[in-house]
Amino acid sequence: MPDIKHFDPDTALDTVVRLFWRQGVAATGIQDVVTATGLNRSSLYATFGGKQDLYLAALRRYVETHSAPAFQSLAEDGRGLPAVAAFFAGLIEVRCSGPYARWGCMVVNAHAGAENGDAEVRRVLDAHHHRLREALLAALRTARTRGQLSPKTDLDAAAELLAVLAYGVNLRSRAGADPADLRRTVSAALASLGAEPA
Amino acid sequence: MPDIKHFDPDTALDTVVRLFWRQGVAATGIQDVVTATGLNRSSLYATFGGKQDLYLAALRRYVETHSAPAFQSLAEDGRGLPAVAAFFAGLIEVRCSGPYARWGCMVVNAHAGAENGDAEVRRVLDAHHHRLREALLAALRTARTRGQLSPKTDLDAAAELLAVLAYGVNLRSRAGADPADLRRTVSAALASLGAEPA
DNA sequence: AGCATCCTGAAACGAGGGTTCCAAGATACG
DNA sequence: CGTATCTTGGAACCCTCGTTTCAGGATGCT
Repeated sequence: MPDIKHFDPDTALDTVVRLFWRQGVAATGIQDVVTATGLNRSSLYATFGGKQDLYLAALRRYVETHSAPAFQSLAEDGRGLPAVAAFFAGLIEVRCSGPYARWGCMVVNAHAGAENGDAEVRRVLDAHHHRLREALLAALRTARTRGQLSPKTDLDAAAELLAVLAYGVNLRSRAGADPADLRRTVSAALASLGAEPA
Repeated sequence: MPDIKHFDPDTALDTVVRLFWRQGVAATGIQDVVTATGLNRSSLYATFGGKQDLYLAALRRYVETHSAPAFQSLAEDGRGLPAVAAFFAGLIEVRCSGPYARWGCMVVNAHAGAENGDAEVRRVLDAHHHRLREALLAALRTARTRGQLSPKTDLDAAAELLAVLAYGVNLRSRAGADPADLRRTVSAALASLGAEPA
């Protein structure tokens, strides 16, 4: 029977994710991938296909390993508005400090590049947006049952608002925005949703 | 005395703006610029320098010809919240229909690419953010004096919130977001700022 | 052990990247 | 009209890009 792979594709893909996430697709050459992963071109192409396929695989893996867990925590957190606040607090922390500081969100970055012309990439973007919206909506529904929201708040519109706000936070963080500013911004948004009449 | 340029640098730069705006820097080759402008390489390099200089010049021109006028209208509009609403309405219109539909905002796009590593690009990004924030702040101040805002609203935080929201709108528009959704989102944000106690 | 099967390494490919160079053309002055 | 000065056209530069190819090595079955 055949020989077997001498490496772990998922581990290699994680390395590729970090490359594309930080530098973008266009600025990352196959040579960079080869150097970073330690694989050679043959194994790369045999396992993942060409560059575009590799990017798509990396983007999907990013969503599953980075976005999805945060969305799930948000949706399953039973606290309502505090859950949303915690979600954004964690987001800002990851974006502004630690190993991924100033990398932004790979999905958000994909919106701006030429890679969004690809139909499959576009689908990943839309799916990501939908999942984020749903997680926020779940938290807002909890908030409503707990009486944390102004009665006039439209839940769907508020969820979309917070989702779009998250995109903006991700984007600005990549340009070096002050995390304190971002926190203040999110606080203002949450306060306006929960604002009870004086 | 010398020969004189056989073309108008500003006109050419406008063409370059459209290229970089739509496709991004990385996906646009010098050959594309040559073809689109009708100039040849010699004139290009003699007038603008290399590709990075050209991109920087295009980015600055984008800010002056596309962003700044909108910011100024917003800041000088005396209506308060309706001025902010009109700003976002115009933004969504330009982003989702007409000749620039689905191009997003060139400055927002620059946040996500590798081009933001350049210090001069970063400065343009920060300046753009500052000007947007100031224009929104001016409109919000007017809104306050007109009694259109909830008394608890922090003007600075609200301006930053709306600025970040605008980034998100620009970003999502590039991925094909439904303009009706975007309008609803903006309405929710403005409503939450102006929400008077029931 | 032999063999079919797959994986690995490294070189090579053609295409296109950004940039430079120089001869030829166009201009405005003396 | 001649000349100095700049612009223009187009070819050429070298380098890196993504991709392919193929000989050699490793594996697991009979």
